[in-house]
Amino acid sequence: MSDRAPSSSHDVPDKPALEGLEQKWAERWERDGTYRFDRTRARGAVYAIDTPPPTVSGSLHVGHVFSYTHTDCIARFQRMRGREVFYPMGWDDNGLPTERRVQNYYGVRCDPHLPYDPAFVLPDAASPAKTRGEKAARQPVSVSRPNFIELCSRLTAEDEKAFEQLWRQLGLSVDWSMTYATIGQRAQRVSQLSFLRLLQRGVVYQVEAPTLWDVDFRTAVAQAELEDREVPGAYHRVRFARAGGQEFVEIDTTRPELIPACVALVAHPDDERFRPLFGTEVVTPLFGARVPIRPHALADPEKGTGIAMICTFGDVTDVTWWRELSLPVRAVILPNGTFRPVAWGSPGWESADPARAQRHYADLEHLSAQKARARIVEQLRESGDLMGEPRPVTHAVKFYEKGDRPLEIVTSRQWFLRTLEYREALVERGRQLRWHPSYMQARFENWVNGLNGDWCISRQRFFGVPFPVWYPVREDGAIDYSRPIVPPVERLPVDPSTDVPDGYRADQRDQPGGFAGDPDVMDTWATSSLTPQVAGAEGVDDDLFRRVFPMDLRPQAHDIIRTWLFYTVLRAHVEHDSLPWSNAAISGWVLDPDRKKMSKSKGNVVTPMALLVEHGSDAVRYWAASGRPGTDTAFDTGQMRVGRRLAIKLLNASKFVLTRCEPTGPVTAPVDRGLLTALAQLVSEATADLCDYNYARALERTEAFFWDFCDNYLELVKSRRYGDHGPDGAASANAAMLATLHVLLRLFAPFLPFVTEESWSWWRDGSVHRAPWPTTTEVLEPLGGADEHGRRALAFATDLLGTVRRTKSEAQKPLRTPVARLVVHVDAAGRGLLDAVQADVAAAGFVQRIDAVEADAFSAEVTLGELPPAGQPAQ
RNA sequence: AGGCGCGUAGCUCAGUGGUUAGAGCGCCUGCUUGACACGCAGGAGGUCGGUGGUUCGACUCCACUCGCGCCUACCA
Repeated sequence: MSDRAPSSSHDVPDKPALEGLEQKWAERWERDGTYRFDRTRARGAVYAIDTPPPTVSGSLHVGHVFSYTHTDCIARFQRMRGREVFYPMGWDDNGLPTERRVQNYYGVRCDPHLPYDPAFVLPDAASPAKTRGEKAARQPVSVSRPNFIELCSRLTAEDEKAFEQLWRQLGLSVDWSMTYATIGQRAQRVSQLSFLRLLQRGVVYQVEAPTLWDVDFRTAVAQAELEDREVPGAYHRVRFARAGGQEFVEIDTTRPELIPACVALVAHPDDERFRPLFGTEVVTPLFGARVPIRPHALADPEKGTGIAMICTFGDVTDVTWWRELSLPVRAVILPNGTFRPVAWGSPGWESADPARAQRHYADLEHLSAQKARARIVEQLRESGDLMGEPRPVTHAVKFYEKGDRPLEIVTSRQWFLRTLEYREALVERGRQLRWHPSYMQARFENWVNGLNGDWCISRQRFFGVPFPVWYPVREDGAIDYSRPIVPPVERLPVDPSTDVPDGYRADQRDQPGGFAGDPDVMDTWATSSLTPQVAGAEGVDDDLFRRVFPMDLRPQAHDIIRTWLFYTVLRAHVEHDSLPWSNAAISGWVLDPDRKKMSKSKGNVVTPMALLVEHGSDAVRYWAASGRPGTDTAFDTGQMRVGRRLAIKLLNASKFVLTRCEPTGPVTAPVDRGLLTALAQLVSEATADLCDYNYARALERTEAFFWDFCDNYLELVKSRRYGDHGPDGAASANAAMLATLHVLLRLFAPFLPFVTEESWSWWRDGSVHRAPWPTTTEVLEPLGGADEHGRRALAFATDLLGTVRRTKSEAQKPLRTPVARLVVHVDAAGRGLLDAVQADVAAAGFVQRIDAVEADAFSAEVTLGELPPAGQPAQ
């Protein structure tokens, strides 16, 4: 690109305006490939960003605009600094949110047992249900898993278009030829490849064990997806008869419905009250099962009666007790959350009175936990085993974050990825990572140290990456999970529910002697934790991958440090023995004016597109970029208005600088040299801020400089630059103004990409976004170095002009009011400064005469009015 | 209960071991100055959450404390 020298014939519009700039430049950037990634560049020259793939089944909200703007500011800065920026966009279309949206949108339900129907058409000519009534009235249509997945893909493709349009309007400098989807073929291949590698190394394993389970979604969930919710409950004091029959042990429980699942009582080993009972047995009320009383350090003497009932399984502590005390299993809750049928008296369900146990249990069968609880309380009351009345409490209960009912613990076969054994190594990885802001590292460490199990990566869902595994079916029809059949890597990705393993025929599916596909899909995070590998196309385009991995930046919000960030670090650690990126920039949330997190559920979301249209993209970006890293920021249209004014001001100031900017020449005037000296410092500080990911501070500094430049410097030199004081003074002023504009447009470019590009286009070739980032050398070289005298001169002139303006303002006179006389009290040094600036001050302040008076302290007196005719004293 | 963060002008937020603590918005008062009324100039407004301590000097460092937010833990 040729750096066209500024000339007096610029294409400056008469009335510069913001309207239409977004479309104009978005199209132009696309046409010119301004943000195209040059994949011939070596790793060292590349700056790679692990862009968060937004969930396409949700809608974009202001929070997205906020945080993606931050990343874009960094991307644009790095690009201008000469790094080749790898800035792809991903779409997160994997997982439950998409499933739910597809179910509702098309009125279908996935039935994995149905065969694929290649000729499938939607019942209502593919029209989504229009109204709520229509939706409710229509029975969901059952479709096969492949058909269901096709519908998911169809809907997400539409969503992605809308997202891309918004991002372009916002001005994200993404290379739109490099997008990926978390359910796309590449993501599936990368995920399955990684899975098979880890399976071979034993880092992933399969086990049948008690697992956190959501009874509505009927799937396992991981620790990271839990959240506690305060819900009302009640303590029920229940008595267990000791073996003799006359003495009782009382326990407190909030889940009396699990008494049939009780396998032991437990108390603290040092608790004197219960020590004599350890090793003895009690009988469960209603069901007459004999259970031991055992000691365990986790039992809290302060809670309840100090002795607790262990059930299989009421909570995660039950699992610990059950495991560590080697207790038997008496599971009562089915995957759908209801009580399963049980034959009392059969092995494992022994009872002192099987008929009575059966009678009581029959009432509970097929009930949900909540209903069973009410029923059993009645039974306990009748039997006299309920001591007093239930005492209501509010307590924290674990929920799946997307779920509506408390989690249960259900025994099932699941895939796990080893996590616990890497805990210390992961803490160390967290310390190697550069966090912005730095304190976010504590959250990571906090989470890693609190891990209490391996990562359950299998989900009993449909729309996700399937496990690339089949199992032999034995001659007796049982599935042999111990000998999984895996495909060769060339076949990946595979869907074992439709694909057939090598050496088998399709008709052997689920047949004795045949094979069965693994029915589960991976946790969405199991794919999302590979975004660097997916975006970099590991195993698909390894040349690209080597140029971008490990990446430079992971931008994301703080609420998913424990999931996305943590899992990504884990995967890179186990597979690449490295960090996935060197920096993590953590953005805050957007809060509504009531300081609550903005979210769809609260109904306080503003549509981003409407915002961009109303205020202009640069204005919205200005607001976003003002939010400091990691800090929650209030949604504030006032800030957007400020941003809009800034953008307009930039256009107008550019117009002023570029109109009649001849002649130019050496920068000789002290005020002009002072401006450039201050500008050099701004460049230095803003650059350091941006290098440190402190975009907000860089913007703040640049903005403050710019307003000062407009309000003081430009006013001071206006007259001179038009030639009122001769050609040399004009040349100096014009050269300084042009140099400053040239720098300011580039300093603002990462934040306000549209107006800066517009102004740049009036007098420069190429895109400002590919122009080199300004340097202090570039600014100071024509001066022969920093000019501190000039700097003081500019400050002094600004000060004097301020005094003159204040006097007029206080006198409520127009600023054009002439000043008959300005008396300036200065010391010797001040005298030198005054000489340097007085012509500019006089012109800008309409001062007719300036007199210097020698004094120790500076002061100035302003006399308004016309200078009296010659010959008369001024006073 | 532990961890992290925050508490500065009516609002949104900067700030730093050192002279009278800053910006923008809002408010008030003026002003159509040869880029801009989507503008310009000016003004009022704060004992920097509280208490102690270190220091010649604290909004800044330390301790304690209060309030708010988030993360983690808390189901007997």
